[in-house]
Amino acid sequence: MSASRTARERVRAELTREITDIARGQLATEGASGLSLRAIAREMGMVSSAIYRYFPSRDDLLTALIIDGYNALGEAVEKADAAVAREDHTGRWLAVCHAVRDWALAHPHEYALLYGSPVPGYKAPMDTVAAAIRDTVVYGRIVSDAHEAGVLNPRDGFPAPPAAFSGDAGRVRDIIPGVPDDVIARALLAWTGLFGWVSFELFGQFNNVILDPRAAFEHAMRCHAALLGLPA
Amino acid sequence: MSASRTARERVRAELTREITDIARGQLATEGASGLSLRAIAREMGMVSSAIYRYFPSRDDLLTALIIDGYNALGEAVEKADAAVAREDHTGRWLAVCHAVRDWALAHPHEYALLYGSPVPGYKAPMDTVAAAIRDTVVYGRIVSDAHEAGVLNPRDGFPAPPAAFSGDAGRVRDIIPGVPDDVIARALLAWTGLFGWVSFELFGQFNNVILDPRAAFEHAMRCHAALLGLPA
DNA sequence: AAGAAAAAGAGAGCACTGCTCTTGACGGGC
DNA sequence: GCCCGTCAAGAGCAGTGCTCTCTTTTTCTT
Repeated sequence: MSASRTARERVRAELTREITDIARGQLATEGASGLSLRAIAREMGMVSSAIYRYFPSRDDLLTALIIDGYNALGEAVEKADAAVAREDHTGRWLAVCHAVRDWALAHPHEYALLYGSPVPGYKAPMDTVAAAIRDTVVYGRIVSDAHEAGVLNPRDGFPAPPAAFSGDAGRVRDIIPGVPDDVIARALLAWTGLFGWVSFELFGQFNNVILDPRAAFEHAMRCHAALLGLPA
Repeated sequence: MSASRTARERVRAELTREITDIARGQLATEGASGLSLRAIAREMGMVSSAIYRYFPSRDDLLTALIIDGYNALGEAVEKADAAVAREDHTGRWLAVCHAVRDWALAHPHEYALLYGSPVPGYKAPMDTVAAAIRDTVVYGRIVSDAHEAGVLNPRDGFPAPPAAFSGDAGRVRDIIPGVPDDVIARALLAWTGLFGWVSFELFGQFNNVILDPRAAFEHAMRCHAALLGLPA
């Protein structure tokens, strides 16, 4: 029974995959708003309504693309982190930074889908969150490792986090375990700083100003590492 | 002659304004992709083709909205800065931070238009840049003032900017005049950190994690101030 | 004041879009 | 061998940006 059933299921999986592949291609050339189910169907030699057998709506296709995107970025970050010696926390941080930036530059529209403006009317379903934090989990492990190894400079001269922050810090600690509140706060700073920089570069805020973005980025991330307390 | 000329021109200006107002309303409720010239025309009791007498294309309307947005944000930032004593550089920085965040929270779709994903196929014309840097100019003045007043902590422990950065630093110095390269670098860090944070908060990256965003933001911006070298 | 010129509105139409509904064909489980 | 679920196809709805032509209104010039 399963042999014949899988025959059907296999072609279904195949077509589903082909749809997302073509959609990703459209995303790369036209952007999220240029995603057209009819155009996908045309390219597949299918009639437009047939697509709805595989994705009930445009938003569901979008969800699939978003999850794929988070996973692709997460995997890139995981690989970059794994390629550096585990005790070289600063090197791991920098590797992660470059992995994020390189992936974003290689897939600008996908990055925009993940970290840019939310698509209006689109509500991200819960399925996305697991994929969404893959990169953050890697980052959290680096910070935790560094703290555990005792190499995190206490960085005095910075204000102590207010009492109102402790609740939020606790929730962040699920991802960056075992570190005190002030490290949580600085870790958030570096993480938002990384994506803020990449977004500025990718979304054109640096146009005609930063002409050697890689060098500026590298230095900026080294500064963030220092702020975090990582050794130079 | 000008009296009669202005009669026509006045109604034209009036209608142009009405179009952008309705468009801004659409932007707030539907987002950028929900902008519909036909819906605007309908709301004005006009025929859709008539809109094209005022804006040759959807992109031109978008440009107008973008410029308006930059100006609105710039004005909010200017006001916030002006409300603080000129020598209180840290206070001015925090006021600017909150002005950006408050404006973004009040006009999320407009913020997304300015600092989120670029609209695919849309090429920002040169007219936008003057408006786009209004907020940055205010920020640059704060940093310059603080440096000139000699209150900027040198913040050693941070890596020195590489030689490759000097060219870019020079271009940034047009906006933050009179400060050395390392201050330029840290100023960029704080600025991108501010917008990175606001974008994370607004675009949902903090969902279910940061529940008291204002407190966390305030502390984060104080840390950025410290990184920059501003006195506590 | 009269006529030429410029500007604006109206409406039809083109080529698209997402999405729904119905119809007809195919193929595996009873 | 029937029967029902799965699927493709096609027509159709309501909407989009934009272009074209035609008519009306306003402004400028003589």
